[in-house]
Amino acid sequence: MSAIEFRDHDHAACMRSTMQAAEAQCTARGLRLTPVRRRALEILLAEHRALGAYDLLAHLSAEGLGAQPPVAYRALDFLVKAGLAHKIEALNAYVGCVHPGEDHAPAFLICRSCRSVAEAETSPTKSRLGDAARAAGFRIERSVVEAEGLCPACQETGA
Amino acid sequence: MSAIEFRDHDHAACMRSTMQAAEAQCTARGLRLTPVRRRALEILLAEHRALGAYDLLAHLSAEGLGAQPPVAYRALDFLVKAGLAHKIEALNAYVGCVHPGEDHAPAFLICRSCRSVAEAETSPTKSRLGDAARAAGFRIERSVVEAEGLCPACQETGA
DNA sequence: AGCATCGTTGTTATAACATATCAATGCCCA
DNA sequence: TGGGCATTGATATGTTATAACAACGATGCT
Repeated sequence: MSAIEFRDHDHAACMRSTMQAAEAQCTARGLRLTPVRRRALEILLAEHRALGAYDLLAHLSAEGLGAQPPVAYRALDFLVKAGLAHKIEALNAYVGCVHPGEDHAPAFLICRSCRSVAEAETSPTKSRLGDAARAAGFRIERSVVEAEGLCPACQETGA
Repeated sequence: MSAIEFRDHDHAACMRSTMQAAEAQCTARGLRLTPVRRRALEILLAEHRALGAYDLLAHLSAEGLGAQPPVAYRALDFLVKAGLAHKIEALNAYVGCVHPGEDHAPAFLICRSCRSVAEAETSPTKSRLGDAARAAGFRIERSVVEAEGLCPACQETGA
């Protein structure tokens, strides 16, 4: 791991509070944060960067939590549907959500060198794309906004 | 195929002019639009929707233009690098560019039902994401902006 | 308690997407 | 005319993702 949300922060506290928020979400909505799912989320959050499904699977199986691809994909599906994690389409990889609960149209800044990911907000309807959609009569259901580049740390090290 | 750039238009003329623009681009920049590459672009443009690499390969091999995955991927790499086609990350699929040459930060409206794709323009630096990037000291190199939903035609047919 | 239901997990197999590698060909130009 | 380089052909493999079905387990009902 390297850049963390692109700057240092109290990562342990960050994880704790995010996990608490995630649990609150699940309780409130009647979702079951089972051991595999909980651990998957912890692993994603511990990294603060995009992890492939098979990377996640490696972590899980090292802990005896399942050894086959569906284990990882099912956990990821659950987390993504619950808004506790996001898929980074440009990398075919997954990242834990640092502010679960809030209704989300996330946008991402993705470092191509260390794969760290920072999350921002968008409002697809207010962008030029939203204008184009309205003009065309297109109904937007989901938006993917991802910017790839170099995070501050990787710019310095000349990655 | 169904919705075409989300409305009817003279598709044959559209393809002809786009192919001419593509050729002009290649000539001007010293790129070689070989038979496989040219045909790949024609196939993408003929559809006006996202086509998987293996879908493209099926078309190509039906015409005796190569039977192995690298044939399709190499043609697609060339077209994407030359700005003559784009990859739709959310679908792992490819679409012909309808206005090659212009310097591109494309954004897409993608119908999840018929996979038709309309192309718009963005300016990543002027969006809220651009603001977030500047604030974080992040250097954007490439942006992916894709909106999934239903095109007008598929809304009507209740897809 | 008995038992039906439904979501979750375990497991096997396979589908879909993508690339590494190396040999052969053909184009351009010195 | 032959050296260099981009392109193509072909084999193999790597990576990402899902289908399908059996087994387990919590919940709720009577």
